[in-house]
Amino acid sequence: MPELPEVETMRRGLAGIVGRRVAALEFPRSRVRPISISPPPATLAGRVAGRTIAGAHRRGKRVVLELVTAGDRLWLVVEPRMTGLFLVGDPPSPDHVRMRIQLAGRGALGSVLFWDRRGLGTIRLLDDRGLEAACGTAVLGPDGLAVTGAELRSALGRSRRAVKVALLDQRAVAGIGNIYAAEILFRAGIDPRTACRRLAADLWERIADRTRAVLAEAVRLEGSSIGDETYRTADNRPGRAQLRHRVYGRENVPCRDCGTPVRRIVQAQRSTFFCPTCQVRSRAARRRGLATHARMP
DNA sequence: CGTTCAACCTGGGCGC
DNA sequence: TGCGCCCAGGTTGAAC
Repeated sequence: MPELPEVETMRRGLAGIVGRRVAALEFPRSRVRPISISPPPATLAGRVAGRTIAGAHRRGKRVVLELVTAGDRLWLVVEPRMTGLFLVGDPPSPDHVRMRIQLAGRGALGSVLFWDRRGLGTIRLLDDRGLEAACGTAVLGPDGLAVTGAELRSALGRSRRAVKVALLDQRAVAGIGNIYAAEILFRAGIDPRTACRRLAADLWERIADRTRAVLAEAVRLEGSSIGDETYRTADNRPGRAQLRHRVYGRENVPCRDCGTPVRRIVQAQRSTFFCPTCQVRSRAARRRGLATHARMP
């Protein structure tokens, strides 16, 4: 589920807890298998209780809570992976509540939950060095909301990988996932199977531009809620970015721009959706496609 | 360097 | 109803 726009929406949904003190961290047990928590729950809870939440940050697709106490700072790094999310109210199912942050004192919020149905998410408590190792520039590239064409070209321009697969590489650019990779390439008019090294140099600027635009729009619309609508905002509303999807999840549906049925293929064991007419590889056809999209972005 | 596959999990949807 | 299969927003490590 959560790609950059969904995680950014989670982060914003946690703005209200910044400045509050943690009374207790709880890791409820249930019938489902526990998620990965490091250090072990009891130890983690002991280290965090009493600290103040000094910030709610995002690094790529991770939520990072800054936890301070006199002379000391720790980072709670939460990776929602496929179905994790933060909630300020009741969870869809109590069995999948993975962590409860009990807040001290009086305020609008008494607690915040991390909920994760599939349980692929992870929670880590790290010091400054650990944060650098887990979220530093060796692991995560420039943020998708700010990435430039030069950065993309430098990271991927010589790669033989298909451009769609490469855009999912978090070291190249942080935050793009399967939904938005498809949407970005549709808006750029580029065939997802194109090898990076075959892309004309100036197309990286175009991809970067569409990356920033698609992700920013999705943040504005509070992320994509699709399928079983697992994803919700922290106050339990669905996102609206799915209403703008041009290709993702639309196999055989006529392309909104040209009417050609959207195709689904598999790349690196993941579905890729694209319009075989609007997104093209050949130089001449690409010119045509770009001209089309230049008129209707 | 790059690709492929399996694994980590739960649950919804579909065909029979 | 039930069973079996396929699918899902992510990431990692092993094998080739």
